[in-house]
Amino acid sequence: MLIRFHLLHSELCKIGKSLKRVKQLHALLIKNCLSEDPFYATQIIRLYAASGHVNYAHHVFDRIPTRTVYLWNSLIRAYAQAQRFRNAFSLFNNMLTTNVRPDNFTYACVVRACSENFDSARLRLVHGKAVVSGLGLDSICCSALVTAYSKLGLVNEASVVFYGISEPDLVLWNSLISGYGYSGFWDKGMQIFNAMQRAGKRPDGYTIVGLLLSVADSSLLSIGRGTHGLSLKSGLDINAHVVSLLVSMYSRCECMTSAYKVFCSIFQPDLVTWSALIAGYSQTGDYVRALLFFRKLHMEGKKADTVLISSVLASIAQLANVGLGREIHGYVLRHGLESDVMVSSALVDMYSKCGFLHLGISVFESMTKQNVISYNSVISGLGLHGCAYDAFRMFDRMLKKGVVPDESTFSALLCACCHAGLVQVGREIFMRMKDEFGVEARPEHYVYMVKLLGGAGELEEAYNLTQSLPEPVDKGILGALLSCCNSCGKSELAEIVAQRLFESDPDDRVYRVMLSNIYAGDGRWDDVKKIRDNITGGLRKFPGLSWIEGHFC
DNA sequence: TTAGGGTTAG
Repeated sequence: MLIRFHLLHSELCKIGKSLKRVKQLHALLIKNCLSEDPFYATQIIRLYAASGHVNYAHHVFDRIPTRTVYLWNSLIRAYAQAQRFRNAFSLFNNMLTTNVRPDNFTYACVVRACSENFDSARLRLVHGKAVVSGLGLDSICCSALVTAYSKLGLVNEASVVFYGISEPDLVLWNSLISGYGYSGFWDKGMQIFNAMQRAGKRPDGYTIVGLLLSVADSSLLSIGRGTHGLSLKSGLDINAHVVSLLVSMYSRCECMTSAYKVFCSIFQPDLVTWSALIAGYSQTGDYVRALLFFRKLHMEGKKADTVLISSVLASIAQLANVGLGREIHGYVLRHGLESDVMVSSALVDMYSKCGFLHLGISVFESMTKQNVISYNSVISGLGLHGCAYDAFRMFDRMLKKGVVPDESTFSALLCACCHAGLVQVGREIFMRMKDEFGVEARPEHYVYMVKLLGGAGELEEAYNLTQSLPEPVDKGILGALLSCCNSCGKSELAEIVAQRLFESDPDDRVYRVMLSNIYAGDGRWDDVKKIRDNITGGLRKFPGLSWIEGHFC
């Protein structure tokens, strides 16, 4: 038996993710009468799960008469990793009815599944069960809880779990630092980091990543640079996760020179780091360089994945270069990536933004499975092309198919209303968004509503809408209102709105120029001069430049 | 007798 174990164990280690090999090994176990042994069954379940075949894994599980906690955990984890959360939860509930007690790994796995399924109610319930079973202070269970609460935006509850532990280990410290990182509380993350150092714990790659997560924009660049320095000092600057996060952090801070320097500092950047750099160029508006690096990646013989392709397609959409888009579409087809919903939706978006709506719709219709992202892409495309009623028909089709709309769906519909000037339809969908679908209006929804109402001359209603919002009102919403005042020539209201904008951002020049244009329209040249004199720092307008790319048959 | 793995990136 021992010889057989060693033989099989070496097989298990090198088998990889090939279903054929897993099946071969499973057959070997059956032949050796070992397939019902809980240890081997656990291994086979893991291998089937790794090859993406959870159903086979469940089949193995069903045939085992004596189920150990390892066996239960392996199948629960298999379902959770396959994002089949309902199966994972029902298996966990079944486990509770047996005499096998869930251990700290079971709870850690179920807790993570709760957060990935955005289920805070269940998370609290599972947390309660863990406490009752005496695992409320277990470090494995607690680090999973801290992460789960943080990812659900409940960072205060995460900190309560953390402070319940008298001597947190490094993973637990990292979990809370990352928790504050996701939530954007860089100062609290730093406090915890300092406390961790005082407790004698040395940072690792996870710690650095946790700190970098909170660097959201250029206002926190000094924090980002400090953390970068820390990674150099600790020798963690070659950690793959740290490197990619440094690249994306500098990209968020719009410091592409630093991002590129980090990228060049490592010997063989992985695909995520390449993507971070390409997405960085794309997000900072340097679409040409984004595509240049995509080509470079291709020339180095690396294969782009679905995330990278979607990011590149977004760049192409902004450049409105359908020729390049078609090239990438060819790449997608050649590499069998068209079945991915994210890629197909990016193709729909690219074609419609390049002006080829019919090609976007044809990609959409050829998709085997459409989800909320793909519906949003096609609704947005229809709206951008002025086909508002078709956009609403698509929305109805989405509802009939049981796809639940999200914030972006309503942005796309409101945008469609703006393009077509459908004021009443826009009012109705804005109401339905909250009342019928429980989606809270975000600043972009208010921007569309203000544009829609203001564009139709309903400035008073638009103004009242902004007045109904709690302070401080988002700059974009007030800016949209000011822009409407400009087109309607309402200088009195423009002054009120502009005043509110100047109060929140005294240095902003865009809105001052807008107000000066409104005064100019009224012939109030003294006021124009006053504003222009007020704009200091040598504001200079460069001549506009644009081009149109033609495609002729 | 063997064993899982809680925290990280585009």
